[in-house]
Amino acid sequence: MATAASLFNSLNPAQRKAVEAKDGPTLVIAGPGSGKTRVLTSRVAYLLAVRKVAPHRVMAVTFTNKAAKEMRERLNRMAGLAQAGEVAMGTFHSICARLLRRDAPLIGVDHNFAIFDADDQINVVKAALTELNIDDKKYKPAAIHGVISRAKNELIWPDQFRSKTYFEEVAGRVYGRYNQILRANNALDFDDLLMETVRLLQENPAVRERLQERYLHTLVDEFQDTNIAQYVLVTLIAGKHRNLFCVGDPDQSIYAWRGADYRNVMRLQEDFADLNVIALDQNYRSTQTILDAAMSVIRRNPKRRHIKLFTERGHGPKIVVRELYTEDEEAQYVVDTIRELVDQQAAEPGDIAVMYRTNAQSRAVEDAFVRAGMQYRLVGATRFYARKEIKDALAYLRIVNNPADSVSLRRVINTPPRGIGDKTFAQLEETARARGASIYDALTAGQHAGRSGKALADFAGLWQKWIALRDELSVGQLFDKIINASGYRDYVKDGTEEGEDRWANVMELRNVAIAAGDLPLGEFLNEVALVSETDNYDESASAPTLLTLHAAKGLEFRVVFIVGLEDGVLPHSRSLDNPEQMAEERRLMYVGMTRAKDRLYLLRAFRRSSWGMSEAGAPSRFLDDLPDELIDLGHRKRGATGRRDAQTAQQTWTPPAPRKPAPAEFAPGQRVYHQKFGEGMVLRSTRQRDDEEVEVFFEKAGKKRLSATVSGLKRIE
DNA sequence: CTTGCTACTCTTTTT
DNA sequence: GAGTAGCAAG
Repeated sequence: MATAASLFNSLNPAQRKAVEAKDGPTLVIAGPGSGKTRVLTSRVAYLLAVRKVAPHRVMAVTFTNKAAKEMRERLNRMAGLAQAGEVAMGTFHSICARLLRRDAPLIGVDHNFAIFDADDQINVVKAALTELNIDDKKYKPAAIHGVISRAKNELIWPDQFRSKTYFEEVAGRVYGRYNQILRANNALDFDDLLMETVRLLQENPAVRERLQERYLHTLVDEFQDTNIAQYVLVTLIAGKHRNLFCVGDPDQSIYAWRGADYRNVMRLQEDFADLNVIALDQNYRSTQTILDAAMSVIRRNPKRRHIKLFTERGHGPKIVVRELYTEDEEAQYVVDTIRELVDQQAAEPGDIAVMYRTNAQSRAVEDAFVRAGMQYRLVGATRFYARKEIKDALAYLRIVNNPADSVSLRRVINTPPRGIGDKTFAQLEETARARGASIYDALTAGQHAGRSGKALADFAGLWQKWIALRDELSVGQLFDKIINASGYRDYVKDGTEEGEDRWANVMELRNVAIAAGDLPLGEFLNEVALVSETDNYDESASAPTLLTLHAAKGLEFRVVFIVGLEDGVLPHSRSLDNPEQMAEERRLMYVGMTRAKDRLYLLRAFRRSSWGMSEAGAPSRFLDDLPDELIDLGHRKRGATGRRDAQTAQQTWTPPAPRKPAPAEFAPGQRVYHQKFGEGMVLRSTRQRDDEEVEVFFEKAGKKRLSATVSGLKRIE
């Protein structure tokens, strides 16, 4: 068992300085692999063990539940810190949910409020659009929701919302209605958890003061990823004692798209003039080669403080940069290389990760693993709690916990089919509205006529019975009851193989429900709503991990493959014309590279198929930033790797079996028509195996590189 | 009301 | 290429 003392002894001087910082606001700027999490944990241990701060007076906010859990486990393992369990630890969202539960009526919801996830939120936007007679073709629910979410992250209420564009003006109207629908459902969305907590504290001095008094120390991990709402929240909580201890790295800020504002780091310096800033630049993870390469990429971002990361780990192998022909060959290269590394005992399968920009890229990699008969672990992608059967099962529990939740009701009232269709449901809603009653009251109190009458009455009976049992049964018992009585079990187990898979998922959820023990239903649902996918990541399993670059944050692996190093993939195409977003892509690349301890592979495919079409992409601009001496290009010469442009790369590519070349169909200057991009002019064309690679400038879509056969490009004579 | 078919959009990244 | 929304027939 570790002791607090031995923990402190293993720290370097800079880390120690941070851990033992005197009271007051402190910001630790910590580069990748510098023991950031360790510093945060040690700080908590230090406060409890040395400074004798009572554990319940410490709040530690982490980015994922997993990080919180890890910290708690570490503290619990330490001698003399048995009461570490009392430290308030969790994500912003989970901490807010806890605070709100207590004072829910003050913000206009019941104690058993529901938390609406991304799916539910989109459904609410759709409902609002329908009510306001707005065309959801023209105003995409997801885009509207994006505007609303951004506003909420910046603490802008519907009546304060100011629009700059017509689109925003529409979104602003939807925002108001959206919030009304949420409250009618006795529900909050993710963003509300933060925003309403801030409002609760700002408008209720008694609540605020109680909280401010209680938390003597507030610690925040991954500070660069906080948004405005979160920033205001922590400064409120730490407002009295001012012992705010933040740890972060602006270079690893990769969540601007969901409202994170790394300028919070600057804001902190303005708001706390006595801020104590400590920098940690020694790296304990990667080889110097990897660090130098990562720095060469991040260095090109403007407006950043220049730090030099160093390690005592030595240089290690060069970074392997390879170009493969397609994404399938790229994936095959990954699998082959992993096999070699494992054979040579250079790494265990569990030490290896494959990272990509978008979840869609995982498929090619997965296929290669399956073909090779190799085990792998996939993080994210088909998120467990996003599965239909899981959402259905949870929706049953949700309507029992919160009868006002009509979004969940709509999900399950006709699943399995009971003869209650859209029309009947709409009538039910209308009845409720006409009587000014809740949909639950309308369903259970009313006499139902017509064909669907019996079906409605039957469902009402079931629902009432479940609610009556809510406080008597444990979540697990209730779960079993509902799944059987509702007919959902037989609906899922439809005799097919997929049906069995779905049932297995439902049973997995059942295990979670049973593990909840006597936890009240409402709290169980909150917890489930706030778990993230990486929280369930099992580090002990021995197989390579497949994950997005975003999901990789905070993790480390001996060997890292980053695939899809092409302009348009990494950096992503939606970032190419925006310098701010491009800077974020660069940070994402930096995060990915610095996950590697020993070996780093940067791969790209010459052509890649995305939504049916195979297109050649230019090499990622990030590859150009790597110094020659740090990279291993294999047997090919530099310049022939496709780092410069696709054409030189194409010349060095030797097809496995040369086939007779098809005659060139397109010459520069040729007018062409494409089904999606419209009319354009050929800029250049190169033959490619038995296909033709054509670069075309389209009037509407700009410059594109296409395959003549796959794209169905037509000549206009 | 349900089922099954066709047509169409879509890809960042997630608490 | 895949998932879904929308429509037509039973």
